[in-house]
Amino acid sequence: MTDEALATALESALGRTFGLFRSLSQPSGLSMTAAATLSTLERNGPCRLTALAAREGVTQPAMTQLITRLADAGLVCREADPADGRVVRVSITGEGRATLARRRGRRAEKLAGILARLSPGHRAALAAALPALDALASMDPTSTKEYD
Amino acid sequence: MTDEALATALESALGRTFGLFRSLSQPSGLSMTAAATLSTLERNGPCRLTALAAREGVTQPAMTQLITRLADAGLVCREADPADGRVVRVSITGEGRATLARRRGRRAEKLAGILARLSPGHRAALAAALPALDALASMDPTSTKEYD
DNA sequence: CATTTTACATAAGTATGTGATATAAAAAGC
DNA sequence: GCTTTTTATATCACATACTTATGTAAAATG
Repeated sequence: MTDEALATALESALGRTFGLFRSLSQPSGLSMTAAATLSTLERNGPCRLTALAAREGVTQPAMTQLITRLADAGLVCREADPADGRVVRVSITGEGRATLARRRGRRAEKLAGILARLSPGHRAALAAALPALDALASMDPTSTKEYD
Repeated sequence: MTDEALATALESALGRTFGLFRSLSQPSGLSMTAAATLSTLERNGPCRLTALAAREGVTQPAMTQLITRLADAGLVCREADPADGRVVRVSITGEGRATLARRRGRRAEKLAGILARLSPGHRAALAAALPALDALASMDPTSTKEYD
Protein backbone atom coordinates (compact mmCIF):
# COMPACT_ATOMS: atom_id res chain seq x y z
CA MET A 1 0.00 0.00 0.00
CA THR A 2 1.40 3.37 -1.01
CA ASP A 3 1.78 6.15 1.51
CA GLU A 4 -0.71 8.21 -0.43
CA ALA A 5 -3.30 5.42 -0.32
CA LEU A 6 -2.71 4.92 3.39
CA ALA A 7 -3.11 8.65 4.00
CA THR A 8 -6.37 8.77 2.03
CA ALA A 9 -7.84 5.74 3.76
CA LEU A 10 -6.75 6.95 7.17
CA GLU A 11 -8.15 10.43 6.60
CA SER A 12 -11.46 8.91 5.64
CA ALA A 13 -11.64 6.42 8.50
CA LEU A 14 -10.58 8.88 11.20
CA GLY A 15 -12.91 11.52 9.82
CA ARG A 16 -15.83 9.16 10.01
CA THR A 17 -15.04 8.19 13.61
CA PHE A 18 -15.43 11.82 14.59
CA GLY A 19 -19.17 11.60 15.21
CA LEU A 20 -18.88 8.42 17.21
CA PHE A 21 -16.08 9.97 19.20
CA ARG A 22 -18.11 13.05 19.98
CA SER A 23 -21.11 11.02 21.09
CA LEU A 24 -19.01 9.47 23.87
CA SER A 25 -19.41 12.57 26.03
CA GLN A 26 -22.31 14.70 27.12
CA PRO A 27 -22.32 18.08 25.37
CA SER A 28 -21.61 19.74 28.70
CA GLY A 29 -18.13 19.24 30.02
CA LEU A 30 -14.81 19.67 28.25
CA SER A 31 -14.83 20.55 24.57
CA MET A 32 -12.81 18.34 22.25
CA THR A 33 -10.11 20.99 21.97
CA ALA A 34 -10.02 21.45 25.73
CA ALA A 35 -9.68 17.72 26.33
CA ALA A 36 -7.04 17.31 23.63
CA THR A 37 -5.06 20.24 25.04
CA LEU A 38 -5.18 18.83 28.56
CA SER A 39 -4.09 15.46 27.21
CA THR A 40 -1.16 17.04 25.42
CA LEU A 41 -0.13 18.87 28.57
CA GLU A 42 -0.46 15.72 30.63
CA ARG A 43 1.67 13.77 28.22
CA ASN A 44 4.30 16.28 27.15
CA GLY A 45 4.57 18.48 30.21
CA PRO A 46 4.53 22.31 30.31
CA CYS A 47 4.24 24.03 26.95
CA ARG A 48 4.19 27.49 25.45
CA LEU A 49 0.84 28.89 24.52
CA THR A 50 1.69 29.37 20.84
CA ALA A 51 3.17 25.89 20.57
CA LEU A 52 -0.03 24.49 22.07
CA ALA A 53 -2.09 26.39 19.53
CA ALA A 54 -0.06 24.95 16.65
CA ARG A 55 -0.25 21.49 18.17
CA GLU A 56 -4.02 21.59 18.50
CA GLY A 57 -4.67 23.20 15.14
CA VAL A 58 -6.31 26.37 16.44
CA THR A 59 -5.27 30.00 16.19
CA GLN A 60 -3.25 31.64 18.92
CA PRO A 61 -6.15 33.81 20.15
CA ALA A 62 -8.33 30.73 20.40
CA MET A 63 -5.70 29.04 22.56
CA THR A 64 -5.31 32.15 24.73
CA GLN A 65 -9.03 32.06 25.39
CA LEU A 66 -9.11 28.33 25.99
CA ILE A 67 -6.22 28.53 28.46
CA THR A 68 -7.97 31.39 30.23
CA ARG A 69 -11.06 29.24 30.63
CA LEU A 70 -9.07 26.20 31.73
CA ALA A 71 -7.07 28.30 34.20
CA ASP A 72 -10.27 29.81 35.62
CA ALA A 73 -11.54 26.27 36.10
CA GLY A 74 -8.30 25.34 37.88
CA LEU A 75 -7.35 22.71 35.33
CA VAL A 76 -4.17 24.39 34.06
CA CYS A 77 -1.66 26.84 35.46
CA ARG A 78 -0.02 29.70 33.55
CA GLU A 79 3.46 30.79 34.58
CA ALA A 80 5.80 33.42 33.25
CA ASP A 81 9.03 32.22 31.70
CA PRO A 82 11.91 33.68 33.76
CA ALA A 83 14.18 33.75 30.70
CA ASP A 84 11.73 35.43 28.31
CA GLY A 85 9.17 37.95 29.50
CA ARG A 86 6.88 37.35 26.56
CA VAL A 87 6.19 33.67 26.88
CA VAL A 88 3.54 31.97 28.97
CA ARG A 89 4.25 28.44 30.06
CA VAL A 90 1.11 26.37 30.56
CA SER A 91 1.03 23.25 32.69
CA ILE A 92 -1.70 20.90 33.84
CA THR A 93 -2.75 20.92 37.48
CA GLY A 94 -3.58 17.98 39.71
CA GLU A 95 -7.22 18.87 39.32
CA GLY A 96 -6.71 18.91 35.57
CA ARG A 97 -5.29 15.41 35.65
CA ALA A 98 -8.13 14.22 37.84
CA THR A 99 -10.75 15.77 35.57
CA LEU A 100 -9.12 14.19 32.55
CA ALA A 101 -8.98 10.80 34.25
CA ARG A 102 -12.65 10.93 35.19
CA ARG A 103 -13.64 11.95 31.69
CA ARG A 104 -11.49 9.24 30.18
CA GLY A 105 -13.07 6.64 32.43
CA ARG A 106 -16.60 7.62 31.50
CA ARG A 107 -15.81 7.74 27.79
CA ALA A 108 -13.81 4.51 27.83
CA GLU A 109 -16.76 2.76 29.40
CA LYS A 110 -19.03 3.80 26.55
CA LEU A 111 -16.36 3.05 23.97
CA ALA A 112 -15.86 -0.41 25.46
CA GLY A 113 -19.52 -1.11 24.84
CA ILE A 114 -19.04 -0.22 21.21
CA LEU A 115 -15.79 -2.13 20.82
CA ALA A 116 -17.50 -5.19 22.25
CA ARG A 117 -19.65 -5.26 19.12
CA LEU A 118 -16.61 -5.43 16.83
CA SER A 119 -15.21 -8.77 15.79
CA PRO A 120 -12.33 -10.14 17.89
CA GLY A 121 -10.06 -9.77 14.87
CA HIS A 122 -10.85 -6.11 14.54
CA ARG A 123 -10.29 -5.55 18.23
CA ALA A 124 -6.93 -7.28 17.98
CA ALA A 125 -5.97 -5.13 15.00
CA LEU A 126 -6.84 -1.99 16.93
CA ALA A 127 -4.83 -3.15 19.92
CA ALA A 128 -1.87 -3.88 17.65
CA ALA A 129 -2.12 -0.42 16.13
CA LEU A 130 -2.19 1.41 19.46
CA PRO A 131 1.54 2.27 19.51
CA ALA A 132 1.28 3.58 15.96
CA LEU A 133 -1.82 5.61 16.74
CA ASP A 134 -0.06 6.99 19.77
CA ALA A 135 2.96 7.95 17.69
CA LEU A 136 0.67 9.59 15.15
CA ALA A 137 -1.07 11.51 17.91
CA SER A 138 2.29 12.78 19.13
CA MET A 139 3.39 14.16 15.77
CA ASP A 140 3.80 17.89 15.55
CA PRO A 141 1.90 19.01 12.43
CA THR A 142 4.42 21.81 11.87
CA SER A 143 7.65 19.97 12.48
CA THR A 144 9.71 18.28 9.82
CA LYS A 145 11.58 15.97 12.15
CA GLU A 146 11.83 12.35 10.97
CA TYR A 147 10.61 9.20 12.68
CA ASP A 148 8.50 10.25 15.63
CA MET B 1 -5.26 -6.71 26.70
CA THR B 2 -8.68 -6.32 28.27
CA ASP B 3 -11.47 -4.57 26.43
CA GLU B 4 -11.51 -1.88 29.07
CA ALA B 5 -7.78 -1.23 28.63
CA LEU B 6 -8.16 -1.13 24.87
CA ALA B 7 -11.03 1.32 25.17
CA THR B 8 -9.05 3.59 27.48
CA ALA B 9 -5.96 3.57 25.30
CA LEU B 10 -7.98 4.09 22.14
CA GLU B 11 -9.94 6.95 23.66
CA SER B 12 -6.71 8.63 24.64
CA ALA B 13 -4.94 8.10 21.32
CA LEU B 14 -7.88 9.15 19.16
CA GLY B 15 -8.53 12.16 21.36
CA ARG B 16 -4.98 13.34 20.97
CA THR B 17 -5.07 12.96 17.19
CA PHE B 18 -7.96 15.40 17.11
CA GLY B 19 -5.76 18.50 16.91
CA LEU B 20 -3.55 17.04 14.24
CA PHE B 21 -6.60 16.02 12.30
CA ARG B 22 -8.09 19.48 12.49
CA SER B 23 -4.86 21.10 11.35
CA LEU B 24 -5.10 19.21 8.05
CA SER B 25 -7.67 21.71 6.72
CA GLN B 26 -7.93 25.44 6.57
CA PRO B 27 -10.47 26.80 9.05
CA SER B 28 -12.59 27.90 6.12
CA GLY B 29 -14.28 25.10 4.24
CA LEU B 30 -16.31 22.23 5.64
CA SER B 31 -16.58 21.86 9.38
CA MET B 32 -15.67 18.49 10.88
CA THR B 33 -19.32 17.65 11.40
CA ALA B 34 -20.19 18.69 7.86
CA ALA B 35 -17.41 16.56 6.39
CA ALA B 36 -18.26 13.57 8.57
CA THR B 37 -21.92 13.85 7.62
CA LEU B 38 -21.12 14.00 3.92
CA SER B 39 -18.82 11.01 4.32
CA THR B 40 -21.57 9.05 6.02
CA LEU B 41 -24.01 9.91 3.26
CA GLU B 42 -21.48 8.98 0.59
CA ARG B 43 -20.80 5.66 2.22
CA ASN B 44 -24.22 4.59 3.47
CA GLY B 45 -26.51 6.25 0.98
CA PRO B 46 -29.63 8.34 1.75
CA CYS B 47 -30.48 8.69 5.41
CA ARG B 48 -33.10 10.22 7.65
CA LEU B 49 -32.25 13.46 9.32
CA THR B 50 -32.70 12.17 12.86
CA ALA B 51 -30.66 9.06 12.13
CA LEU B 52 -27.89 11.27 10.79
CA ALA B 53 -27.99 13.38 13.94
CA ALA B 54 -27.64 10.30 16.13
CA ARG B 55 -24.87 8.97 13.91
CA GLU B 56 -22.85 12.18 14.10
CA GLY B 57 -23.41 12.78 17.79
CA VAL B 58 -25.25 16.09 17.48
CA THR B 59 -28.79 17.10 18.39
CA GLN B 60 -31.58 16.97 15.85
CA PRO B 61 -31.86 20.77 15.56
CA ALA B 62 -28.14 20.99 14.87
CA MET B 63 -28.48 18.44 12.07
CA THR B 64 -31.50 20.24 10.63
CA GLN B 65 -29.44 23.42 10.43
CA LEU B 66 -26.39 21.65 9.04
CA ILE B 67 -28.46 19.97 6.33
CA THR B 68 -30.03 23.32 5.50
CA ARG B 69 -26.57 24.81 5.02
CA LEU B 70 -25.32 21.84 3.02
CA ALA B 71 -28.46 21.87 0.84
CA ASP B 72 -28.05 25.62 0.23
CA ALA B 73 -24.49 24.90 -0.87
CA GLY B 74 -25.76 22.18 -3.21
CA LEU B 75 -23.85 19.40 -1.47
CA VAL B 76 -26.86 17.40 -0.28
CA CYS B 77 -30.45 16.98 -1.39
CA ARG B 78 -33.49 16.68 0.88
CA GLU B 79 -36.46 14.67 -0.33
CA ALA B 80 -39.77 13.81 1.23
CA ASP B 81 -40.43 10.17 2.02
CA PRO B 82 -43.49 9.05 -0.01
CA ALA B 83 -44.43 6.52 2.66
CA ASP B 84 -44.15 8.84 5.69
CA GLY B 85 -44.92 12.51 5.45
CA ARG B 86 -42.82 13.41 8.46
CA VAL B 87 -39.44 12.14 7.39
CA VAL B 88 -36.82 13.91 5.35
CA ARG B 89 -34.46 11.73 3.40
CA VAL B 90 -31.06 13.32 2.86
CA SER B 91 -28.71 12.23 0.10
CA ILE B 92 -25.38 13.51 -1.17
CA THR B 93 -25.23 15.21 -4.56
CA GLY B 94 -22.60 14.86 -7.25
CA GLU B 95 -21.24 18.22 -6.20
CA GLY B 96 -21.13 16.94 -2.63
CA ARG B 97 -19.09 13.95 -3.71
CA ALA B 98 -16.76 16.14 -5.73
CA THR B 99 -16.27 18.56 -2.83
CA LEU B 100 -15.56 15.69 -0.49
CA ALA B 101 -13.07 14.16 -2.93
CA ARG B 102 -11.19 17.44 -3.33
CA ARG B 103 -11.06 17.97 0.39
CA ARG B 104 -9.92 14.41 0.96
CA GLY B 105 -7.16 14.84 -1.59
CA ARG B 106 -5.84 18.01 -0.01
CA ARG B 107 -5.97 16.58 3.49
CA ALA B 108 -4.46 13.24 2.48
CA GLU B 109 -1.54 15.07 0.92
CA LYS B 110 -0.77 16.81 4.20
CA LEU B 111 -1.38 13.65 6.19
CA ALA B 112 0.99 11.72 3.91
CA GLY B 113 3.71 14.22 4.79
CA ILE B 114 3.14 13.47 8.46
CA LEU B 115 2.89 9.71 8.00
CA ALA B 116 6.20 9.81 6.15
CA ARG B 117 7.84 10.81 9.41
CA LEU B 118 6.54 7.73 11.21
CA SER B 119 8.59 4.56 11.31
CA PRO B 120 7.83 1.96 8.61
CA GLY B 121 6.62 -0.38 11.34
CA HIS B 122 4.11 2.15 12.59
CA ARG B 123 2.88 2.82 9.08
CA ALA B 124 2.44 -0.90 8.52
CA ALA B 125 0.49 -1.22 11.77
CA LEU B 126 -1.81 1.61 10.72
CA ALA B 127 -2.36 0.02 7.32
CA ALA B 128 -3.16 -3.29 8.99
CA ALA B 129 -5.66 -1.59 11.28
CA LEU B 130 -7.53 0.18 8.49
CA PRO B 131 -10.33 -2.40 8.19
CA ALA B 132 -10.83 -2.29 11.94
CA LEU B 133 -10.83 1.52 12.01
CA ASP B 134 -13.31 1.47 9.18
CA ALA B 135 -15.55 -0.93 11.04
CA LEU B 136 -15.29 1.23 14.14
CA ALA B 137 -16.21 4.30 12.10
CA SER B 138 -19.28 2.49 10.80
CA MET B 139 -20.63 1.58 14.22
CA ASP B 140 -23.87 3.18 15.23
CA PRO B 141 -23.35 4.64 18.70
CA THR B 142 -26.97 3.92 19.60
CA SER B 143 -27.39 0.46 18.19
CA THR B 144 -26.84 -2.74 20.11
CA LYS B 145 -26.27 -4.96 17.11
CA GLU B 146 -23.37 -7.38 17.43
CA TYR B 147 -20.30 -7.68 15.22
CA ASP B 148 -20.34 -4.72 12.90
C1' DC C 1 19.45 52.79 19.77
C1' DA C 2 15.95 52.50 16.16
C1' DT C 3 13.63 48.79 13.74
C1' DT C 4 11.76 44.47 13.28
C1' DT C 5 10.18 40.28 15.00
C1' DT C 6 8.06 37.36 18.33
C1' DA C 7 4.67 36.00 21.99
C1' DC C 8 0.65 36.84 23.82
C1' DA C 9 -3.82 39.63 24.73
C1' DT C 10 -7.96 41.95 23.35
C1' DA C 11 -11.98 43.04 20.53
C1' DA C 12 -15.62 42.22 17.36
C1' DG C 13 -17.86 39.16 14.44
C1' DT C 14 -19.38 34.49 12.92
C1' DA C 15 -20.27 29.56 12.85
C1' DT C 16 -22.13 25.94 15.07
C1' DG C 17 -23.69 24.00 18.79
C1' DT C 18 -27.51 23.59 22.79
C1' DG C 19 -32.37 23.39 25.13
C1' DA C 20 -37.12 24.42 24.82
C1' DT C 21 -40.91 24.34 22.13
C1' DA C 22 -44.01 24.25 17.87
C1' DT C 23 -46.07 21.64 14.07
C1' DA C 24 -47.68 18.05 11.53
C1' DA C 25 -47.92 13.23 10.35
C1' DA C 26 -48.35 8.47 11.95
C1' DA C 27 -49.49 5.04 15.49
C1' DA C 28 -52.03 3.47 19.41
C1' DG C 29 -56.07 3.00 22.54
C1' DC C 30 -60.56 2.20 23.08
C1' DG D 1 -63.42 6.51 13.70
C1' DC D 2 -62.04 9.69 17.02
C1' DT D 3 -59.13 11.09 20.69
C1' DT D 4 -54.44 10.57 22.62
C1' DT D 5 -49.75 9.74 22.25
C1' DT D 6 -45.65 9.26 19.83
C1' DT D 7 -42.40 10.36 16.20
C1' DA D 8 -39.89 13.37 12.77
C1' DT D 9 -38.65 17.69 11.73
C1' DA D 10 -38.55 22.86 12.21
C1' DT D 11 -38.01 27.19 14.70
C1' DC D 12 -36.35 30.26 18.30
C1' DA D 13 -33.46 32.17 21.73
C1' DC D 14 -29.18 31.71 23.52
C1' DA D 15 -24.29 29.89 24.59
C1' DT D 16 -19.81 28.53 23.21
C1' DA D 17 -15.86 28.40 20.78
C1' DC D 18 -13.94 29.54 17.02
C1' DT D 19 -12.26 33.28 13.39
C1' DT D 20 -9.74 37.79 11.65
C1' DA D 21 -7.74 42.05 12.76
C1' DT D 22 -5.23 44.58 15.77
C1' DG D 23 -2.74 46.11 20.12
C1' DT D 24 1.19 45.70 23.45
C1' DA D 25 5.33 44.56 25.36
C1' DA D 26 9.60 41.95 25.34
C1' DA D 27 13.43 40.20 22.62
C1' DA D 28 16.30 40.10 18.59
C1' DT D 29 18.51 42.49 14.78
C1' DG D 30 21.09 45.96 12.24
